[in-house]
Amino acid sequence: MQPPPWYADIATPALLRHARTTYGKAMRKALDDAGFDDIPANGLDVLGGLAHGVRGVPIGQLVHELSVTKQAAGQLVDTLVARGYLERTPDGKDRRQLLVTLTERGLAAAEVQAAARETIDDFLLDRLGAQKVEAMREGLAALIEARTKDFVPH
Amino acid sequence: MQPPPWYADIATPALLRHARTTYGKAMRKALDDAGFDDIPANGLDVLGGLAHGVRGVPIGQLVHELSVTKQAAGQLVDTLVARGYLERTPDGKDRRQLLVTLTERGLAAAEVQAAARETIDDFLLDRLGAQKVEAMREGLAALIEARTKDFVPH
DNA sequence: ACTATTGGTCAATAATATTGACTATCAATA
DNA sequence: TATTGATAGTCAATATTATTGACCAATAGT
Repeated sequence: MQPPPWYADIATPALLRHARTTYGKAMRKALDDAGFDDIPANGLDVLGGLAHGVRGVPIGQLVHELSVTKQAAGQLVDTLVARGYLERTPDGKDRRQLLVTLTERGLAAAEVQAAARETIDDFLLDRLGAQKVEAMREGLAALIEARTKDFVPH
Repeated sequence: MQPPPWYADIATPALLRHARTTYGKAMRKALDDAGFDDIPANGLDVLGGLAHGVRGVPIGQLVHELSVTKQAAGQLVDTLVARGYLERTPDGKDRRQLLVTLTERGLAAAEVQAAARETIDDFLLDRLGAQKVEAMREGLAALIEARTKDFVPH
């Protein structure tokens, strides 16, 4: 009979928080070391979402990704624009909509951040194997899908 | 050949954030519905950590759990005390240390919160099975352990 | 054309976190 | 035991981040 693992009686939300902190700290340190030391807290999630070949996202999408009001998202974008990471460019299709895109500097930061993320990803892969990593991601995805259920408000 | 799942190119930190939000929204709604509608954001993590028979934790532990300064943790505790959820009680062993414990009201809230958490846990278990849930939690634990590595600052 | 909806801003305020300076207790040792 | 250093926490001031409320422009659906 196995002894219970150390995390046996830590609730899943707490595990999620700490796991996310691991990525957060690693990415933050990499960015700081590379001179990108003026990125606000939620900025990492914005850059992360823009990282790979995404050409631009509307503010409204950030609102969903960050689960904040659109004013807060707008303010965050303001800061990131002021610090040279992002640009607002109008979308041709719908002239209400402003797309947020990476500047040169923003792209450089996003790449540093992505590299740090991959360091952790690789550690995990090495530690657990592809099978379990995939199971973890599947579990996380299932939790996200739970939000469409009626016991979780949108 | 399987089509890639919808979350295939969402980075793990983003998955973690959204998964945590699922728990957060569900617990928040349950608390609101039960009349506990004045709990600050990080308060859920405090109550969650105190939930099951834990008799009291020092502020310093909250600092680690929340990854904030001790001042921020102290301020959060102030608010929770003012609103009747927590008490500060001196620890006999070490008179510098103040233990944070649940009041009656705090315990009631913690129970509502735990029930909401379990609803999500059950959903996940039903959806994925015990095996995969355990794999997910193991993955999260491995990520947390990664913080002892030198590529993640403490 | 009219109305409702969507995407976003501006301004003011509230909530939350940080930096800096400080007190009290404890632990180790000379 | 006096002294030094580390630990646990507070107080005060400020900075940062998020929310509420009021608004405008463009689009979508009659």
